[in-house]
This record gives sequence, C-alpha cells and structure tokens, in this order.
Amino acid sequence: MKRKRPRGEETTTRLLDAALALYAEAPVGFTVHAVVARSGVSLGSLYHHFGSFDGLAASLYAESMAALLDALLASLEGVTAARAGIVALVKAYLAFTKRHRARASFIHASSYAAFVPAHAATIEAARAPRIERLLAWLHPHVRAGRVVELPVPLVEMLVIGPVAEVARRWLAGAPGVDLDDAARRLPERIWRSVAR
Amino acid sequence: MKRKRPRGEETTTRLLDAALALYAEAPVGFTVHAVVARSGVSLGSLYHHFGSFDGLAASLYAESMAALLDALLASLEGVTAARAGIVALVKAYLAFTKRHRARASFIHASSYAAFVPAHAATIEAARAPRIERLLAWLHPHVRAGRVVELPVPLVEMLVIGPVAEVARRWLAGAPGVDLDDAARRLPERIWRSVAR
DNA sequence: TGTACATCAGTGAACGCGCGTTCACTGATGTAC
DNA sequence: TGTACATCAGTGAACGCGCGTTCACTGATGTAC
Repeated sequence: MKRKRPRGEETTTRLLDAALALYAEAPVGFTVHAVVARSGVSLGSLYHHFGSFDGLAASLYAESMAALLDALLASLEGVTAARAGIVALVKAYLAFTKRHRARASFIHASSYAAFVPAHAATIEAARAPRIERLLAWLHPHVRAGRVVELPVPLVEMLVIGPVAEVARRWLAGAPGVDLDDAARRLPERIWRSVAR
Repeated sequence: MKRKRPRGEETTTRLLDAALALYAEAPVGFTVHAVVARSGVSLGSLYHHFGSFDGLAASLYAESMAALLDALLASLEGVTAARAGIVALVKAYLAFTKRHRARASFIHASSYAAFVPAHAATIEAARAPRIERLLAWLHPHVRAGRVVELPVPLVEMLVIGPVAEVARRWLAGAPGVDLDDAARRLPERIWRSVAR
C-alpha cells in the first residue's frame, strides 16, 4: 500500500518550484503574485502554508542549500584521502552550480538577504546537520596533521571562498569565467592553501 | 587663488554621504525619501544630479569600489616581492573592511545588484584603471614564474575569494569570524594557493 | 560695467503603480461515538 | 456504517502603504556683446 503524501505537500512543492523557475528567469519578477500566477495555486493557499512571502523564500533557500550540501556530501562518499576530498568538494560545488543553475543563483542571492534573520531557525535546520557531517569528514585530517589547523570558518573560507566567487561571477555572466576550466585548475590550488 | 569646486559638487557629496550612512544603519531603510530627508537636499535636486535612485546607488558603488581598490594599490606601494605583495593585499582588504565598514558592506551588497547592468559604464570607469594597475603589478611575477600562470579571473578568485568571504561573514555578524585573526593567518595560506 | 539671455541647480507637492498582506468564505479530510 | 463536528486546505477580491518618479516652478551662476 502506497504511503499517502501529507496533505498540501503537492501544493507547497508546486509553489516552491514555480518560485525557483521564476527567479531563474528574472529575479526582478520574483513576487507573490507572479509565483501564484505561475503555480496555479491561490494566493490564500500560499499564505496558509508559508505565512508570508519571506517565509516561502526562506523555505526555498533552505531547500536549495540542502541540495547543495547534499551534493558536496555525496562527492565525499568513499573518499578517505584528504587531498582527494578537497578536490572532490571543489569539483562538486562547481558541478552543482552548472547543473542546478537556478538553485545556485538563488543561494548566492539570498545568503545575506533580508529574510534570513527572521527565518534563521528554518534555514539552520537544513544546514547545520549537513555542515556537521562535512566537518566530521574533515576533522580527522586536521587531527592527523594533513590539513592545517585553523579556526573552522577560515578553512571553510579557503575552500569555499574561491569556488563561490567563481560561481557568482559565472552566474552573473562575467566574461572569461569558465566553470570547466575552473574545475580543472582550482582544486590543486585550493588544496595547497589548506594542506599542511 | 583657491580653485572653486564645481557647482553642485557639494550637493552630490552630501547625497552620497547620507546614502552611505543610511545604508550602514539599515539597508531596508535605504530609500530615496530617506536619503533626501537625511541629506537635507531636495528630491528634485537628487534627480537633477543622478537621474534616478539607481543612478545614485551606482555612483555610491563606483565611489566605494574605487576607495577599496585604492587601498589595495596603496598597500603595494614600494613592495616588489611577490609574496610580500599578496600578503599586503590580503591585509589591506581586511583592514579596509574593518575601517570602512559601511563602504565594504555596500560593495558586497551591490556587486550583483539589479542596478549594476544599467550603469556598467560608470562603474567600469572607476574600476578598470585600478584593476589594470593591480594586474600590472602582478604580471611580472607571473612571467618570472613566481606566481602560478592561470586565467586572470582565477588568480583574482584565489586571492580575493577567501578574503571577501571572510569580510562578508564578518559584516553579516557571523559568530567566530575575527578579522584580526584572519589577517594573521590567511595571508600565508593564500600565498600558497598562488605560489608557483 | 551693465544688461539680456541661457544654462545649471534646486524645490517639494502630487502621482500612480506594484507590492505583500488580509479576510470572510467554501470545500475536503480527518476524528469521535 | 452513519452522523456531527473539528481541523486543515484552498479561494480570490480588496486593501493600503511605500516606493521611485514626475513636473512646473524659482533661484543662482555663467556668458555674450
């Protein structure tokens, strides 16, 4: 017997999908009314499920962030060597950016958006456990002296910083930024910055 | 005989200063009416000088970006060694973030803002010559094999990426991010990522 | 040096559009006995 | 199995506020002769 989906899940999915598609096409056109029109769901229903438009944005952000972190985690599957792990992470980040352009774009645009503080709990619930798993992979390498011992945020910045910046520029359509080229050349460089 | 300031310069300065101060206090309150109220300049005058509110934002962005790049350039003054230069750049970026928090904040928030494309020319006019001077400093080191040969954007990303990310988090008030600590520990790491 | 004119700078009330939100309602599904 | 009730899901017209922008105007500065 097939498990029934929770009531209203179909509706929230349709809203989130419409919102993402809309954002991908034109960030300026990202409004409640547009989301409602595209999804075919009623305005009242949106408010019933998300409470506010910011609430919907926060859910979309949490969902997208989870997808990105899951992609990073998946890339570490079965990888034990420190260097191979860092290389895998960098490549996975860039691959995600290319394959899920809309999601990546929404993540970058929303990281420091106004709606974040008010919905920090929702977002943390999606992020925290995954970040923890990433750090759990990293810690043994730090303890064994293969990766430099730095405050956690700094290691994160060294690894994610350059990749995120490349992604941002590519998403913004900057000329001369090639994701495939970056995927070939950056990993080695980033590894050097954190290797002991 | 003192050179007279161009007509209206006083006005534009007051508008830009008010806008920056306002943005620093509360990005949400960054509106034409608020800028006008705070500056004491009339609404019509703002439109006379900047054409639109986006026009003012673009000018403020160009001005802030120029200030940041000037700080980076100043840090290279008299520095010839490649390693010392990279270290100086990283420290200068972090120092600018700390000393000119409002400007740094506005730069990060606006980099991919909606008003940028329409005013690309204004912004490029401020950025291009300074970026060129930065690259002019770097090139000899690349040619001499002291710095890795990569597409220009990638080198930029390796150096600026981690620092910018740290700055962003600090500006957003993230816990555990300390600029002074970053200034002590990041330069060496970033140097490794671009050294040959 | 004085006059006439053109251009630049500055004013602020009024406008209208787009936005997120509200609300009174109907319909569907679940629960108790 | 049937009935009564409670809760959840969904509807869409209407609202009102805040925003960027307009515009007809006055005043100041520069230019020509």
